[in-house]
Amino acid sequence: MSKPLKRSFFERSTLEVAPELLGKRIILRKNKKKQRTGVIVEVEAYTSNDPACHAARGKTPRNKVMFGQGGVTYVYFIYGMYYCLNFVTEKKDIPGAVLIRALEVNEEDTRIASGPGKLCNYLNITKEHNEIDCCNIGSPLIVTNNNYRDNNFSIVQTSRIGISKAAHLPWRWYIKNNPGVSKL
DNA sequence: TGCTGGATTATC
DNA sequence: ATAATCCAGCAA
Repeated sequence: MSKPLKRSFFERSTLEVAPELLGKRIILRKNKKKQRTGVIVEVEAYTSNDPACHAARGKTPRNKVMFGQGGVTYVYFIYGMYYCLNFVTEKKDIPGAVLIRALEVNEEDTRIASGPGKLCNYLNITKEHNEIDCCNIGSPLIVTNNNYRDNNFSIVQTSRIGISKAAHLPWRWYIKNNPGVSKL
């Protein structure tokens, strides 16, 4: 049984946490026996005072989880057909989150989780998975350390995808040359 | 109550 | 380049 990352990992600056999530493993438990996993290979950071962040204009029913403690999921529905998975960062009352954009998975189709909507489909993540505390042992959704490529990989930092506000900020990170990354 | 745009994706 | 598809947030 793998140990979940501690709350102290998540309750730091969003811009520190985001690249450190690369190479970590997401484990989604369906029941006692079945689970699905993938290694995070692409992330984006969304912070307070960031015009592209859902929390930029204050607390609302949808984004309130971002104002809570770190290590909790923020899952939202977008474009009428996709879900996106985030992990809340920063301490309580400071909004922030990291969008998980792509996973490397052990499947024949290496690009089956190569995008924020695609990885939620792959893991069967829906609105039911919003506001899950990932720091508890026994949580249905956790993030763990692993020895992904002995943690020797190059990280590319660039601008975020699919946003119209603050599009110039270089708050997207991905693992160089990884086939699961959503876009170059 | 009505309107607009969206942290996407597959397909044309 | 665009359709698919629905809902959060805001205006009135």
